[in-house]
Amino acid sequence: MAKQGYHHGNLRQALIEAALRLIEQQGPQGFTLSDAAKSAGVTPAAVYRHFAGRDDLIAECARQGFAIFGDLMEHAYNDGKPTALRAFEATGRAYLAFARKFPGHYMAMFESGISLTSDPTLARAAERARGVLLRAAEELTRQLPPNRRPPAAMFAAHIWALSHGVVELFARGSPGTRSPFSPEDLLEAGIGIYLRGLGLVPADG
Amino acid sequence: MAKQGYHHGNLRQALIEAALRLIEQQGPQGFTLSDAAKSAGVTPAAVYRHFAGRDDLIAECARQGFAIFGDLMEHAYNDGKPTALRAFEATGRAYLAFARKFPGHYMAMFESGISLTSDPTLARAAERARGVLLRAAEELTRQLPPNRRPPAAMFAAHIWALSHGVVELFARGSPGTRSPFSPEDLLEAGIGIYLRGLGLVPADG
DNA sequence: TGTACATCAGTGAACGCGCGTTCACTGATGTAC
DNA sequence: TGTACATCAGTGAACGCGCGTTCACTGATGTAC
Repeated sequence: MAKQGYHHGNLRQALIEAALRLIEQQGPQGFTLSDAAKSAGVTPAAVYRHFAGRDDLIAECARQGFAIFGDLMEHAYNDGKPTALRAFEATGRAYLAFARKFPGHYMAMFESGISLTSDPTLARAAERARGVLLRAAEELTRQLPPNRRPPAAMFAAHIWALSHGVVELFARGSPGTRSPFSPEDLLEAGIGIYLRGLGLVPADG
Repeated sequence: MAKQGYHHGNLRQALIEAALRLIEQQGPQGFTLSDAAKSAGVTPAAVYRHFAGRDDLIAECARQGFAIFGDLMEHAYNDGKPTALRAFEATGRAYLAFARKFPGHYMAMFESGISLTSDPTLARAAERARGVLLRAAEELTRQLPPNRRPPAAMFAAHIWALSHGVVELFARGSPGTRSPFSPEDLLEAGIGIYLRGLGLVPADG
């Protein structure tokens, strides 16, 4: 943003933001380093002052995405307050809100094909985000009697998968169909039914 | 397969199969027309005898995928026999089985970014596959009293999203984590909990 | 405050590459007589 | 059965393009004296 200071001021972040905009518009594979440079008003070669190359630029987008994602999830979870249930539901909503608000980040994280294992900082950022959901699931399953308590990891995986599926199929213009329901309603209802199935929510209409 | 007959015999289908293999290995964006041609033992220019271009080749992969997908789903649904519930569960399993067995098709269908609306035959093929799941959902919700009967379209969307999420996050080597559960177990358990939440399955352990 | 120098962010030209696509062609296959 | 011809699937060379990346450079900024 700040166009002062050195030649450009903050080219590094400007490139990241340009990349995110392009990824959002054209998909992670459609975006090119040259486009990102041009969009930041700079020569392609200038990118190499700040990133090792194209892949590194995408990885940084994903890294920042996971950081924001983790923050949002943690904030929504709010240490399990006011109740474990409410906190959990808020966390689910935060997932979709993130995907909606930061589509470029989301695509860089989940659709760019970058390998989490090859970059430790990226792996750690992803791990933290996953940890929040897992903790929320653990806390919530404590309310169930042990004999009908699902593994928290499975619980969390279900919610993650449902959320991701809703994002991919119904929160984008792309491959699945338009549905008569908003992604938010769809996810909220889906999680509600699922929680009822676990016995975590009363079975009234 | 049949290398007899004309020069090649059945180059069209050979190209499709080469494309599917490449898409499976490198993703829908990573595959190139030239690779597909080479893999089929043919010059890139030969592709244009059978397809309008790269996009048309991908679209045909998706079209065949939707056809197989629809067949599999329909076969699994089996007109709702032996019971609406069993048929529905079989349909859910068929979704994952398809994604497992035909990863190239699956990626061409859901990850290639092709537009369903631009190609009527493609749209029709996709519509049919979706119709099977919707019918299964409708049939099953009839067992519920009207006042606690969710819209079948929403029901179907939930199952589709959960299935798709499981495929994308846990049935591939890629972005999410490895989970201690197999995708099959994950999906089966998830659908089970969901159905219990709807009151379609008894609440015993 | 002013001058000389060091730093280093960004330039501009160039590279090798592989892509999708075109075009005139060739030669194996199928057909008519 | 044999010959002449028509068809058309696949060839091979070429194209224009845009990509990611490199390199020697330049000139604005920061610093020492």
